[in-house]
Amino acid sequence: MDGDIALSKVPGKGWADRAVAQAGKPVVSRKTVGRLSLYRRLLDNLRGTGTTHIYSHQLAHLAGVSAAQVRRDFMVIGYSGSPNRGYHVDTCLASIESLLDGATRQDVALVGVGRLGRSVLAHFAGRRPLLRIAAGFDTNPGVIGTTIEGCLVHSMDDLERVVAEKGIRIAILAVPPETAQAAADALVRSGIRSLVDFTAVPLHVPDEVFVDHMDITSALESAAFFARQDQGTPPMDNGVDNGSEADMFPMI
Amino acid sequence: MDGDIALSKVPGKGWADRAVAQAGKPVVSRKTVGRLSLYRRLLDNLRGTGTTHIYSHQLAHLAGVSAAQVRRDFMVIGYSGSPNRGYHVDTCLASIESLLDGATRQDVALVGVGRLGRSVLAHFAGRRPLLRIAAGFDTNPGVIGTTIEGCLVHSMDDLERVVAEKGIRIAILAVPPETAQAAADALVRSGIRSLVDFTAVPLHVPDEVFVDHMDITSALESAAFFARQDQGTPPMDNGVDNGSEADMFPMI
DNA sequence: CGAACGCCGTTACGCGTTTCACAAGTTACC
DNA sequence: GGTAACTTGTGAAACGCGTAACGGCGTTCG
Ligand SMILES: NC(=O)c1ccc[n+]([C@@H]2O[C@H](COP(=O)([O-])OP(=O)(O)OC[C@H]3O[C@@H](n4cnc5c(N)ncnc54)[C@H](O)[C@@H]3O)[C@@H](O)[C@H]2O)c1
Ligand SMILES: NC(=O)c1ccc[n+]([C@@H]2O[C@H](COP(=O)([O-])OP(=O)(O)OC[C@H]3O[C@@H](n4cnc5c(N)ncnc54)[C@H](O)[C@@H]3O)[C@@H](O)[C@H]2O)c1
Repeated sequence: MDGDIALSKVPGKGWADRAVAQAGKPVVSRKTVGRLSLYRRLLDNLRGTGTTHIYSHQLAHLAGVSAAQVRRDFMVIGYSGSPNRGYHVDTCLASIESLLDGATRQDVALVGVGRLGRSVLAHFAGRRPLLRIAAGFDTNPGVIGTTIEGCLVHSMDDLERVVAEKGIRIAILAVPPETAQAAADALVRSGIRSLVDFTAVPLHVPDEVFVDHMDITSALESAAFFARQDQGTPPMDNGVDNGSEADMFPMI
Repeated sequence: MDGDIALSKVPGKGWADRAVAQAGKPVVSRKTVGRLSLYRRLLDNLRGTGTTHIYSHQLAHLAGVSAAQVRRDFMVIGYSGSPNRGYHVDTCLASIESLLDGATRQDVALVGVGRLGRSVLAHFAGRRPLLRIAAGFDTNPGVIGTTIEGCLVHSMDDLERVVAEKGIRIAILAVPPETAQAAADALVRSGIRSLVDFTAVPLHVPDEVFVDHMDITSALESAAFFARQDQGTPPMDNGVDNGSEADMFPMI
C-alpha cells in the first residue's frame, strides 16, 4: 500500500500548505477528506432531526474526533461558523458537499460482482445521486448480462470499452486476489483515476492513480494483536478540549 | 532531541516513543502492525515459490513501501537479517507470526451475518489456524441456527453468554447502521477487546477497546474527490533507496 | 590481500497532522 | 453599560511517522 500520506502539492516551498490555494482549489489531505465525508453523513442525519446549528465539540463528539480537529477541518475548506451560534447545518453541509461532490455526476465501475461486490452495490444503490455505480464487470458467465441493484454486469472483455464510453474514472476492485493485479492493469489502461481496492494484494499502479486499500485481513489481524495488549487504543481519542462531559446535547 | 529545540523533556509524557519498551514487550504502532500483516502474507507466498532469502528493497517493492520502512519495521520487532544475504524468509516469517499470532488461538465473533458478513466469513474460513471466526450472531430467524462456512449462527440474545463461554475478545461488526451502536454496546458489555467495524457509524466505546473502522463510504467518496484532482498520489512511492530499478528480482 | 561494493541496523532529521492555547467576537444577564 | 461565559479562528508547539544518511560487516573481485 502507499501508506496514507496526504497529498499536498507544494509547488515552491514554505507556501501556504493549509487553507486555500490561490486558484480557489483547496488543498485537502486524504485524511481530511475522509473526515469531511463523515461529517457530511452526520450533518445529514442531524438535519433530519430538525437541528439547525451545532457546535464544534458536539459534532466532534458525534464523529469521535477532537473539537479542534473539526474546527481545523472546516478552516481548511474555508467554511466559517458564527462565533456564538456554532455552525449552521445547512450551509455547512452545502459547503462540504460542494467540495466532495463535484459539479457533475461521477460514475463508478465495480469489478468483481461477487458477495462483497454485491454488498457494496446494495449499500450504495441510490444513496448519492452524484456518485453512482454505473457498471459491473465479471468473468462469471452466470452473472454477465444480469442487472443487480440497477447495475448491469458486463464481461471483463468489454471493460475498456464501457469505461471509456461512460467516462468512468473511479473503480471498486473486488475480485479474487490472484486476478487483482491484472484487473487493475486493465483499469489503468482504460484511464481510471481512482481505485478502491478490497483485495489483500498491494497493487502496482502509476503514481497518478489514487488508491485506497481496504485491507480486511490486516484489520482483523491488527485487531487480534491489540486485543492481547493491555490497552486498546493508545493514541488519540475524544478530545474534550473545552466544555463539560455532561449536558453535551441541549442542541437548540 | 528531535524536533527543533529541546523544550519539554518531561519524563511523564514525552516518553520513548519508538523502540522497545523495557519489559521485552515491543511497542508497535497500529500502522506497523498493519504492514507486518502484509509482509507476512507476502513472505508466505514467497516461501511457496521456493525463495529462501529476500532483500529489504525487494520486499519493499512487493509491499509498495520504501526499503527503509521495511528495515525499520523489522527493527521494531527485533528481527535481524544477515548483512549480505538479506532476510531469511522462514525465520523472518516465524518472527512476525510469533508477534501477530499469539501463543494460543483467538476466537472471533461475527455480528451481522448478511452479505458482507458472509463474504468476510468465506474469506477467512480456515485461513489462519490461530484466528478463527468461531461464532456468528444475527437477529434474522432464518439465519439463526444455521452453520455457514463452519460457523454456527446464534441469536443476538445469546451474545453475551456465548462470547463469555468461548472467551471471545475480538468481534467483526457488520450489522445495519441503525443497530450498530446497540450491538457494540452489547459486545462491550460482554467484555470484547477489539472491534472491526464495517458500519458507517462512528462507535462510542470505552478507550480500552481497540476499534478499526472500515469506512467504505468515506473511501469511495475520497476516491471520487481525488479522481477530480489533477494528480492522484504524488508523494512517496517506490523507494529506490539504493540499487537500480532493473534486475529487481534475481532472487537467489 | 585489500579495496570496493551491497546490504543491514541505527540514529537524526524533516514533514504532515493534531492538539494546545489564546485573541477576538458575540450573546445574555445583571 | 459592564461583565461573564460561551463560542470560533488560528498561530505555534507537540507528536507520530517515514525517510535520508551513515557506520559496520560480510562478500567478491581486482
Ligand atoms: N470478503 C471480505 O471481507 C474480504 C476480505 C478481504 C479480502 N477480500 C477480497 O475481496 C475479494 C472478493 O471477495 P468476495 O467474497 O466477493 O469473493 P467472491 O468469490 O464472492 O467474488 C469474486 C467475484 O469476482 C469474479 N471474478 C473472478 N475472477 C475475475 C476476473 N479475473 N475479473 C473479474 N471478475 C472476476 C468472480 O466471478 C466472482 O463473482 C476477494 O479478493 C477477497 O479476497 C474480501
Ligand atoms: N456492504 C458494504 O460494502 C458496506 C459498505 C459500507 C457499510 N456497510 C455496512 O455493513 C453492514 C452490513 O452490510 P450488508 O450488506 O451485509 O447488509 P445485510 O442487510 O446484507 O446484512 C445485515 C445483517 O445484519 C442482521 N441484523 C440486522 N439487525 C441486527 C441486529 N440488531 N443485530 C444483529 N444482526 C442484525 C440482518 O439480519 C442481516 O443478516 C451495513 O451496516 C452496511 O451499511 C456495508
